[in-house]
Amino acid sequence: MVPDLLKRGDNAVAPRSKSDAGGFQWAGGAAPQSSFSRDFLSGPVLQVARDLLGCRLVSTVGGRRTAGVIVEVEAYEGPEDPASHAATKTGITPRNAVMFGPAGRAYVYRIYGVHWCFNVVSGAEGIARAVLIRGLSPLEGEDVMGERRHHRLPLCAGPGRLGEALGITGALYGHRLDKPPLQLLPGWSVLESTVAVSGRIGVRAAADWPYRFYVRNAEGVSRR
DNA sequence: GAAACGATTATCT
DNA sequence: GATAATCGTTTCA
Repeated sequence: MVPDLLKRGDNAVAPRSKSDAGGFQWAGGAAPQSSFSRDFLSGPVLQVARDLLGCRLVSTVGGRRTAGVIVEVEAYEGPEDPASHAATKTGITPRNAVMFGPAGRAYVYRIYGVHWCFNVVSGAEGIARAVLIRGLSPLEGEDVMGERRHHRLPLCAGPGRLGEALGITGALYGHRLDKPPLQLLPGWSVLESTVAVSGRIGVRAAADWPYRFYVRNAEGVSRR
């Protein structure tokens, strides 16, 4: 349940800019909320993942503003999920520790020694759950994103690209997502009919679990 | 202390 | 479609 979001029209594609509503409207016609209620991110991770679709992610890393609408996510459970970084024999490790903490923090990790991937920690304290943010539809700062991406496209489709475009690094490990330089904010609600589900990408274990959610036909989705 | 490998991407054929 | 890049984390000896 996305808090206090308004219904949008039939258009499943996120707007190109704040001013271009294109079938979307802000809740109540007023300014968007400044933060989420705590309950939102503490629920079942599959529900949280699905409801993160349409939310905004705003980065002001390095004093440069970039933002986008979340259009692709993957849910990861704790020890019972063999694909999760929390599914280790040793339990809590320095890398996955933040996943066991309170919801609403950033779990950032390096993949293949090259890319930074960003997750929103979900679940109650002591229970490791997280949602990998895999795709954004850019809203603001496309010029900055392009610069960081060395003018390669797409800007934000795929977790590594997204991280690079928003300037996300390990420095944001454990960061609270209710304040700069990286904020998770309400956005648009996404109709159920426009949400697609699939197995998670790039995982070997539990590859068939239907834990990936994305907005059909939206810019910023890494794979159909 | 060593070794394997990964929630990926870009570039090549 | 195949593979290199590139390194921190985890696991095992």
